[in-house]
Amino acid sequence: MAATCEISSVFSNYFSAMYTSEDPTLASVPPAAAFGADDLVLALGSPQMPLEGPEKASWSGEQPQLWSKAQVLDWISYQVEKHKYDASTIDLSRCDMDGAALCRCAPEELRLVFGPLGDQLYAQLWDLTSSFPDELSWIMELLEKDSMALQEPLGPGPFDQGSPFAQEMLEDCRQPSPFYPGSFSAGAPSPGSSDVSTTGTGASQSPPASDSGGSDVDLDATDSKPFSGAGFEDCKKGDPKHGKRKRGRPRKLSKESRGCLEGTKSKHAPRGTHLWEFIRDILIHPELNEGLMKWENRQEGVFKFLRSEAVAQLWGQKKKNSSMTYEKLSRAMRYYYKREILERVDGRRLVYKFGKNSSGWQEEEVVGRRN
DNA sequence: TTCAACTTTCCTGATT
DNA sequence: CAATCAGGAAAGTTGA
Repeated sequence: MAATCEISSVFSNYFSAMYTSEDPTLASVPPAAAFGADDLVLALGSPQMPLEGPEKASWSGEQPQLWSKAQVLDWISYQVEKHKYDASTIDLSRCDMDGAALCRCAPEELRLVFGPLGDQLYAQLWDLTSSFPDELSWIMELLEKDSMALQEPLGPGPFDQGSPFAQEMLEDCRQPSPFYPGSFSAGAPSPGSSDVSTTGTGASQSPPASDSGGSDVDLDATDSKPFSGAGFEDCKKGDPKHGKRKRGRPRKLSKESRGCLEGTKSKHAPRGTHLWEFIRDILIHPELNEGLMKWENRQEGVFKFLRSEAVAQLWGQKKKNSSMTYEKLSRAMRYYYKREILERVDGRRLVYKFGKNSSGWQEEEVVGRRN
């Protein structure tokens, strides 16, 4: 049963990480344990720069959740070095944690331990975890093993706490569901690619099993705008309100400046995740988005943003774009009107409706795909 | 390298 | 007044 509880807590932590900011108490503070501060000092003394040189850092190429304490240290020291942060201000005793514990930390916790660097760490960590296509798969693997070994229903765990979706979620997990790791939104036929023909060919999108699916699985702590830290803000944009600027989208920051936003990850985030699919996936997985959006009329495909900025942040995370806002997201949404992927819902704020060129959101489709 | 599709960014103005 | 909506314009990203 211990394993069961552990897995339940893994889930719990995963979800608390998703919505951390909402309730910071959900995530546990990493153990302040008897840890040799010297270790960190040592590590800090010789930070590994994974992106440079032939030698890779111990942590690079491995999922953060699986990092050992040493790898966590390596990573922290790398970040400290990278951001020229004064390590002496860090509470070293609280750095004694493995990757799993690190991943469970809420932004505020990281801020508590690492000060302003906490936001950077959180962002980087998110980047790293989301760069692995199957970030839930490790949980699923555990689940699979667990259920095989125990052959008994999961007992009441943290996951049980008032989440009406827990059971459904677990059931889903046991099936080769298209919604879960590896093939998330790919489960849907991606009309954006084949059905949508109003503009152009509509070809070449959403290859099955591509990153596209990541959508919901990528959900993470956002509600409270996890990347709103001042330092991060500085990093992501300059000073936009300095007089008039030329119309249109300005050039992006140089690779160097972007370095502060990105950790190790492949450059080519495969195309495939379209905004509307992302939205749809959130909607059809209430267990993953509780409180972000809701159906106003499921039959008609009418939905509403409850926490517009949070959704925008999620989308931004998905696209590795921390400066995404609801305003920008909504602009993209409005472009869908022309293509009839979405339909206007006049007079209602934050309300949209799926159009005839969208699919995969109808209940029958969803149910069909789950079976 | 080029192109098309799609998204992002910024802007102005209107509406809620 | 702030948030949101609308939509033009132009540039960035990505896969083919």
